[in-house]
Amino acid sequence: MNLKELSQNLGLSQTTVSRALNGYPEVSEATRDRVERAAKEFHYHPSTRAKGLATGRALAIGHVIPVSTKHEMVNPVFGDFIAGAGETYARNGYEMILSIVDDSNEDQIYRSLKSRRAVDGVIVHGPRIDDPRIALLRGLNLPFAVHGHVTHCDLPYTYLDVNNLDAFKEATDYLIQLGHRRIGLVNGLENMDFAFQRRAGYEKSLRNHGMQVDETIMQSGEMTEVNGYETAHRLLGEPDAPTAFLCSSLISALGVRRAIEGRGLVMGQDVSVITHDDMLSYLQNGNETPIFTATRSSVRTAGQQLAQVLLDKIEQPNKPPQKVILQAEFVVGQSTGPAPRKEENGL
Amino acid sequence: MNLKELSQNLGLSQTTVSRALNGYPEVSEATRDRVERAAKEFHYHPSTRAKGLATGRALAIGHVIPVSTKHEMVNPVFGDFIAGAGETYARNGYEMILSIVDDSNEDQIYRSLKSRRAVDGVIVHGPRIDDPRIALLRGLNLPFAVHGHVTHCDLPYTYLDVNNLDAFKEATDYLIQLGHRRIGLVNGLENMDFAFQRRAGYEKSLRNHGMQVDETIMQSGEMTEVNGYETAHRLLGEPDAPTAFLCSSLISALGVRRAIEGRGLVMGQDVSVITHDDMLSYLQNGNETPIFTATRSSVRTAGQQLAQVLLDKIEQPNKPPQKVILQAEFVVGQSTGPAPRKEENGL
DNA sequence: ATGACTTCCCAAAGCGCTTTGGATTTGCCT
DNA sequence: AGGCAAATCCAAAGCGCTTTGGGAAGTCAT
Repeated sequence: MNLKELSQNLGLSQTTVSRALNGYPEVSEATRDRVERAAKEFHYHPSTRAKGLATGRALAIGHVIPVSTKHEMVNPVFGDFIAGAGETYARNGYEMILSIVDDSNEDQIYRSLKSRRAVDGVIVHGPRIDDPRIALLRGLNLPFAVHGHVTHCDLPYTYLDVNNLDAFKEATDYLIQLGHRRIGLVNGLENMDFAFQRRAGYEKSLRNHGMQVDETIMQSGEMTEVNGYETAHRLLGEPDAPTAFLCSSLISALGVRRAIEGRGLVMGQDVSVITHDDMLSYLQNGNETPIFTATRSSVRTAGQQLAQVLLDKIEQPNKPPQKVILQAEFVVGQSTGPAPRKEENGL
Repeated sequence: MNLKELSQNLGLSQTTVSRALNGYPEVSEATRDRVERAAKEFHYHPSTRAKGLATGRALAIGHVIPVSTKHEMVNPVFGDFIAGAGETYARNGYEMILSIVDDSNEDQIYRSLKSRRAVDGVIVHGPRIDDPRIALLRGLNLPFAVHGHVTHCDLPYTYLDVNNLDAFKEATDYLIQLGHRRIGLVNGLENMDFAFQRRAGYEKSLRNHGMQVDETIMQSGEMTEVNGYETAHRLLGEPDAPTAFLCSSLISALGVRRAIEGRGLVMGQDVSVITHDDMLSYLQNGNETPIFTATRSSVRTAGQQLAQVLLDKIEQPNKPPQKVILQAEFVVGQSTGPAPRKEENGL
């Protein structure tokens, strides 16, 4: 069923039917009613492609997901983010187009999306500290919004980010208040902006308290369980072992916990752990009472919000870029406690 | 830059340019060369929408992701699957369109995708044992392929599935051979087809060995860490506690391990664990030597393959439905060992 | 040279929609 | 009754591409 058939069926012109369905005022309520009824009856939906051609708008947003060729990693955060964004799109009649692309030819994808007029805008995932995509997209004149932000970039652009620096500074402050002096950092890859910022927050807190930054108890890598385990296991075996860990991901925190328990220690007593928690639906941090003390911020909500910000931007291209910064919530769980006095630590 | 401009630029007709770019033989190699060079130079890409309108093909595949309203869960498997499928689409010039939809009005989405001609086909995610979508999609005459399959459905349709029954039967056999007689099952929601099949495999093995199926040591629920923990913790506290667990997900297996260790027991000695492992990129089961003994099958590879199967189906709609069944690999890790003799078990 | 093929290219129609610029009808006032 | 604005509706153009149905050169045997 297409417009032509529908209008013939109704004995009206295509113009009138189109106007009736799109809420234009030049059509009487009676006919509008009649048209809408018929459209529903025949399950009529206008062809996306024809509509797009005619209006010049794609009614679609592109998400370009870089899958690093080296690590073959899909960011676990991605599913929940997409779910959030998808809700916003559905509410606004937009479609979501996903492009999986290895990071080697990212800009090709953006260029192509633009010149094929496949999308009205894009969401940029996983920004790195010196990400070239900001400049690229501004150059292409393709509306975009970034999930996260780019430290080494002074250009104005629309983004939504968690205040990662504050979050990790606060977490470190908390551990220091508990008496911890050796705090290990199990971070993500520090060319990723979020990880860079978290490290900065961690270091800032240390310095504020007049403490040394010790590279030997800081690790930066993929945020896997195994990686969390290995890092913590190794550090806990060393002479001046950390009494606390700060993790960038609940998944690596699970590994850290395993290492702690593997050494016969008790998390929350012998060794404290704080993790960032993206509140992924399938990886909840306990139920009522959190297992891990955490800095938390829902990535799903972030998806909802950022999608909305981008749609606004597309509606009103001339407004200045919107910048949303979310403050992570700090929740105390069972994984933290006062630093053990030296002789108590069995190592 | 559009076709018209490009062709004017070259002093050729749109027809010729179009043909040159689409590899038709009616154009001399010399002009084809000239055209291709110019297209590259001007970053010309044909408009997706116009092309779609003209050809009647969308060059896009829809993925409809149900996010249950009740649980607000996004299947963790989803990211890796999409990454796999995306690779196939990219290679074949297809786009991926994602629709997030709460399961209450799923069929609306499929109808709409069809009548808007937004996609050439769809991938069905998360099939349930009596999933009505097979019948719906066949009725709509929209090509589709299912990730998983639908037990209670005799209609022919295209799908790719892991042989979940065999996998869990084999895993149970293995535990029984090790002397385990009380084997707990920590399963997914059993209205989901994969969980239903795994339970069936588990029960089949028990029955083959003349053992009783005991509902009290079987659990079906969301596959979260917390859920794994609580189930295992509870069961391990009961009189005739299981000496082994079978888990449907690495995530719940992590919870099971926590429960085991929380009771002062050693996984692989006091209590054995086997889990299914989807080989998610961010949740690897150890490195060289697996941590968990597991039935494993890469969901990413599944994505690649199923996407290809669907594209084939679209190319040749009249071929009979293709059915791909993958056999899970059984890998022995450190989480299994001989059943402890009664008096050794500290409970 | 003539005709018959090729080879290479083109004009125009059509895909399904929106939108411009009227045309027609109706209602109301004088 | 005449006139005018408001209320309805419509024909046709246009969005950027593909594809049909030729047409104009070029090639070759006769």
